[in-house]
Amino acid sequence: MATLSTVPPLVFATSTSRPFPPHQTHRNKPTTTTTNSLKNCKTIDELKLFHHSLAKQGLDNDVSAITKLVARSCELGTRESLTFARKLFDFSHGSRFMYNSLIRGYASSGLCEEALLLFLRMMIDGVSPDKYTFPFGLSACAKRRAARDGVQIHGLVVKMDYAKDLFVQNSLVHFYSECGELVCARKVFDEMPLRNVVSWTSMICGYGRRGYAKEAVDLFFEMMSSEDVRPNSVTMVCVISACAKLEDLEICEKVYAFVSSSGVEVNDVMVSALVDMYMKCNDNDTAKQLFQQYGARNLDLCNAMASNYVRQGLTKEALSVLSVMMDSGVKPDRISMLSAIASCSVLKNVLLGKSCHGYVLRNGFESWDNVCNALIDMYMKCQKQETAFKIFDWMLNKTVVTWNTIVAGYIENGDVDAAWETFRTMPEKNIVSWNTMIGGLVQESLFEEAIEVFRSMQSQEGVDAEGVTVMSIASACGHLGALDLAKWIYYYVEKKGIQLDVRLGTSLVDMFSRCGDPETAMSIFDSLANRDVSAWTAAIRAMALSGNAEQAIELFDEMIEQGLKPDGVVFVGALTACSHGGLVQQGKEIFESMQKVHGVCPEEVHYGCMVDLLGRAGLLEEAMQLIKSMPLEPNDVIWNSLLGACRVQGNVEMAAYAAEKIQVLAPERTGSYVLLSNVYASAGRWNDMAKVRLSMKEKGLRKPPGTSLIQIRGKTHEFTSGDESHPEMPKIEAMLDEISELGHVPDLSNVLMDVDEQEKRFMLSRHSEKLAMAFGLISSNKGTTVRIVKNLRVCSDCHSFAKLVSKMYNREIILRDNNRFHFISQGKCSCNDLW
DNA sequence: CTAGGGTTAG
Repeated sequence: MATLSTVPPLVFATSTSRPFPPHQTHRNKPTTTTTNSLKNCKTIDELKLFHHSLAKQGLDNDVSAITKLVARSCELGTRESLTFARKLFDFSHGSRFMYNSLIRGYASSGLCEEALLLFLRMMIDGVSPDKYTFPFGLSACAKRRAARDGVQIHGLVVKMDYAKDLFVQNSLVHFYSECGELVCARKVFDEMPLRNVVSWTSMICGYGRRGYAKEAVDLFFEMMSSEDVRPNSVTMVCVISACAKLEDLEICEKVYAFVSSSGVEVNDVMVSALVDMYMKCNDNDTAKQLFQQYGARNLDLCNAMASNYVRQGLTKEALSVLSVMMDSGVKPDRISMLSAIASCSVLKNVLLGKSCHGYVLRNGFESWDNVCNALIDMYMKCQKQETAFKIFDWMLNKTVVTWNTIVAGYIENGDVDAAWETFRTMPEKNIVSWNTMIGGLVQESLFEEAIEVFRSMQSQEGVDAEGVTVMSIASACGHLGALDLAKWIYYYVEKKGIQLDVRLGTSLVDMFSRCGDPETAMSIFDSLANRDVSAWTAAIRAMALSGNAEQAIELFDEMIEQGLKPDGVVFVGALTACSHGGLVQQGKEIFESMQKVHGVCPEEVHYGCMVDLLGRAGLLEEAMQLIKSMPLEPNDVIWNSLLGACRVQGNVEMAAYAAEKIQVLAPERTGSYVLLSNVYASAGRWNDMAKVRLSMKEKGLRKPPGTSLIQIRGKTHEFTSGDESHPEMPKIEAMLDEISELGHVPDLSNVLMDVDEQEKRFMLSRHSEKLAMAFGLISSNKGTTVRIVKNLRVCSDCHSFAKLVSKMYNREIILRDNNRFHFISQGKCSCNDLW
């Protein structure tokens, strides 16, 4: 190693204890010594000492020396060095070069307002900007997205005749792209007579960063084919990051093949971008290969891997990447900590989370608001709200993300009221705030409220929804079965030009099928490109729910033909279709094929479907055999299927057996008691029925009240069994009386109360679906369809009541219960009276 | 002088 005495100028880079070797105080060679020494100044203290020595030499008024010192201070780019440079600048006669140095320093260290103010002062001072000033100024505007300032500078560029300068043009392209004005950027780009690699890179990057990944990649290939310009590593990084956003492995591989063959130098930044690209395409193997090849000691590369692992939900892998990195002696930075804290949040590992918090504090990362937000998120998700709020209160610059984190945290813990209160009072909202709140309400089954919030988002705040927003709202709408709203949502998506990708499309298919409009559901499904298994499942479910079992099975076969690998969920759809349609043979075949052909292990729910299928077809013994032969322990869902089948088939003994099993496995499940008492009632075994009722009472179980929903002119009306509070009640009662005079014979076995016959008749006539039906008849136009959604299974009396109504009033009635749809018209129901 | 990856909330 060189000693201090042999290489004097190095003294500033390595030590501040002996700032100046004695021979440099000689006045005869000031310029060379200053230039050489300045280049080696790497801290503000060294610069100040340097200035001190200039003063000693009487050189502190030397314009050339001070200019160079200012330039070097600006290059360092720290707040302190910039302040120091500014002081020197203010004391001296600012040359154009000095202005440029400072504007550049401000811009590159993020003090963009300062940069622009100085730009302005420069002109006021009568120093005209030159071809160097414009790129610096535009760069500041780009960073701050200061569109207005940038446009003014553009005007100045034209006026002062700098518009032909290549560097200025490149800066304009960059500025316009960063501000999202891609049309303007492209205009400048297109009008350039000569373009260099930076011009192309700026344009490509502009497209990529503003969400036009496809255009970015296309432009790259255009550059390759049409121009005499070769890409460099910066160009490649831009293209690679655009590919990452495309999530299209084929294009990624094409680009990677290019990288390997082009001879472009592969640097650290590029490897990070490549790893990120492969992981965004979920090709972790290739990413790991690159990781091995280029070294795990690269902090940025590890950060890219960790953050992607977190995104994929592989939190353990994320933590392991970081710990391997630490083992090799690389210290995690604040970006590493974001992944580490997020992992703790997902894993609900508050212990590790706390130690991350400690590391954050020891390294001063707590001044970064995104680190604090991650910590708040972690503590909220780990149910340490007090700690979360301590950080929240301590934070000086809370952003909208901070507030959103709190709202999401409350929702995660099921505290909708607190979430709402925070949401209502937070100082600023963005689309994520709305999505969080709406999604939370849907998650808590507060569908009406979710739709209400969605409405006020548009009407009062004028905020446009995103695909994610619509997916939540579609789910709420599907639960409510509100077809008019569903149609409006679909219209909204088209009108606002919201991209109808597979995920959104699937949720719309589901929505329409749950609203009893299978035709629209299928037309949306047909229009979808790149259908995945979930999309097919939604379509199959739509057909199954509406009683089109054959079509559902056709869809299932078509999906297999197209080479998609079925999962457990799609088998539920297919088997449900068979069950509802009475397709016993197909159902058996599909069930058999699950394991043998497709390698999908049947779960409880699939056995439940089979029990249901066999039971409905009257094959109760076979269903029982299947249960006994199960490799899994039969759960309450399976016994409930059997119980349901027993009710339909009137098998009292087996029903009692199944109900007994359920009461052991899931004592809180009220439905089984109700079903069993139904079975007894139908068989006329009133004593047994009374026993069931009594045991329910003893256990403090109550049948949840039947509730039916109906939408009339956009408003949801809710009817609860026996509830007479609806304002139109007199008219509804008159309607009910009118119908009963048409010859409806009540089936009193549906009343599970121990009351006299007259009382039973009355209670039966006040079932929620009857109230809703009567209300539907009186408040909608003749001939229109009446759509009702019920929370429980429809009772047999209401079912025959609906059939009568459909015939006598010439109305289609679409009744959705908690199990399936009943499309009722002209006295017939799509369920063939089996449900 | 101009262009670049990994960054918290749903």
